[in-house]
Amino acid sequence: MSHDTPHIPLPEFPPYLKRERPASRAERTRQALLEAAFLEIYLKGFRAASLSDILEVSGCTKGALYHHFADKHALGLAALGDAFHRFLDHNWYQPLAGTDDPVTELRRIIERHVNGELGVDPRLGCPINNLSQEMSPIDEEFRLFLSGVLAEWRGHIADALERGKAAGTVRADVDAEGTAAYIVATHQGVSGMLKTTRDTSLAEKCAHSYFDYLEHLRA
Amino acid sequence: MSHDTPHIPLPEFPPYLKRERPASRAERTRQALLEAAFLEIYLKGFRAASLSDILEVSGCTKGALYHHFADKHALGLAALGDAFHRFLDHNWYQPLAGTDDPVTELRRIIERHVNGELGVDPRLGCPINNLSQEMSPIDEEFRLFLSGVLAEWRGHIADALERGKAAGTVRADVDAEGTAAYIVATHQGVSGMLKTTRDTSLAEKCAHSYFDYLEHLRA
DNA sequence: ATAAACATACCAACCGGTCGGTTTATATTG
DNA sequence: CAATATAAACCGACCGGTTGGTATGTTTAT
Repeated sequence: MSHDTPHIPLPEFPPYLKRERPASRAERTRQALLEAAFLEIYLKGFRAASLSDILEVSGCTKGALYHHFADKHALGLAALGDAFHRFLDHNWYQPLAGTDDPVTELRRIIERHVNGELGVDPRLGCPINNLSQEMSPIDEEFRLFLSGVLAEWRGHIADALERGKAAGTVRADVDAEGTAAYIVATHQGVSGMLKTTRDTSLAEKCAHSYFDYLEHLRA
Repeated sequence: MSHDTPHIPLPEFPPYLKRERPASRAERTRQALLEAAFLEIYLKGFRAASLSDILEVSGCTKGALYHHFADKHALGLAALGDAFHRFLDHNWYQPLAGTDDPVTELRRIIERHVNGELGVDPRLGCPINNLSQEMSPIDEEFRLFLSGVLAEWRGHIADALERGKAAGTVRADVDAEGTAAYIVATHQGVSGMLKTTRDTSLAEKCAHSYFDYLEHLRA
């Protein structure tokens, strides 16, 4: 296997993805399974994610896994839904909800991504995008789930843009929904390109063009 | 298997990916393997691509495969490199090379994508993006290969932008390299989002914002 | 005659999932 | 409070199936 590159280790679990330790033992193993499953799926993708590896990392056994979840699918969807919502809420929804100047806030969010402040390894890319690309064409249940996540994401950005329009910080003729979609898509695209090139100077140039576009939205 | 969605059949092999029938029998089986391998990898991704399926589709056997290629890796890289270059050359490099007004030409190219004129099923997404997302984090050889493809792609766009600057159709202060990177990234992002949402109206709205940005580059 | 081109049987490793049995927690009852 | 009943929680050996890859033999072209 001279071809295989050793999987990039995730140096640290982002703090906003941490959960408070639950009381009951059952709930504790359930959380351990979810956490290990998310990491494994993030690192290898859903199909290549190995249940045995998840069990090893979580310290659980097959019996425990199949007691809590119907199958690999159910485990994956539970783990991802949880992590995605946590991540988006902390890094996008909350910052956007607290401002009437979405352009400035979006710049800050992007900057935090580019600077690697979110605890996400750029070499691994955005987990939402990863799963989207892998699973959408081959599994309708996953596709609908991910489509919902993207819709929610766009919705929060569109809301912020509408508030910006009302507050006079965003041009009145901006189509909030379409712009939100474009913003999410571009974000995914840039982080995807960065994942392959690993060229940080390219990321900065991309961010520059990105900011150009965002500034163009200002009233 | 209630979860599994049947793979989307590729209705027709895009004409510019077709190759003239080679004379020698050995070369014919080689081409058959490359073609089947590309389709299989495009449909399922590299890791999930099954050699037995490739053999079935191509009408070859294991012996023929491992006579022509060292292993699955070599087959995949050969098949992809071939198809990618063919696709990009026909749909991007040639159109861009023939104009000094790259903004207009880029709009046309994007429009052709959105309208599905390129024989690429939007539900399957851009194969370059697919492979990028899947393989970059876990296989250095693939990553370098894909990074090279992306660099070439960006290079052709950057060249066209420079020519536009010289011809006075593009603003002189445009950073050709960074803008090219942004254009490719956004293109990948939009096609990726479309792949999951399957919302054509969303694609049109995205394209509108995309065109907004492109127009912004004009002198 | 000689080597390239192919065919096929076979292999170990791994996969997701199942199943009968054991442990642990909780509710019930004397 | 202790003993017991009952179900939830967990364990791990095992299964059929698939994977990429190999070794050996046969066909085909030169």
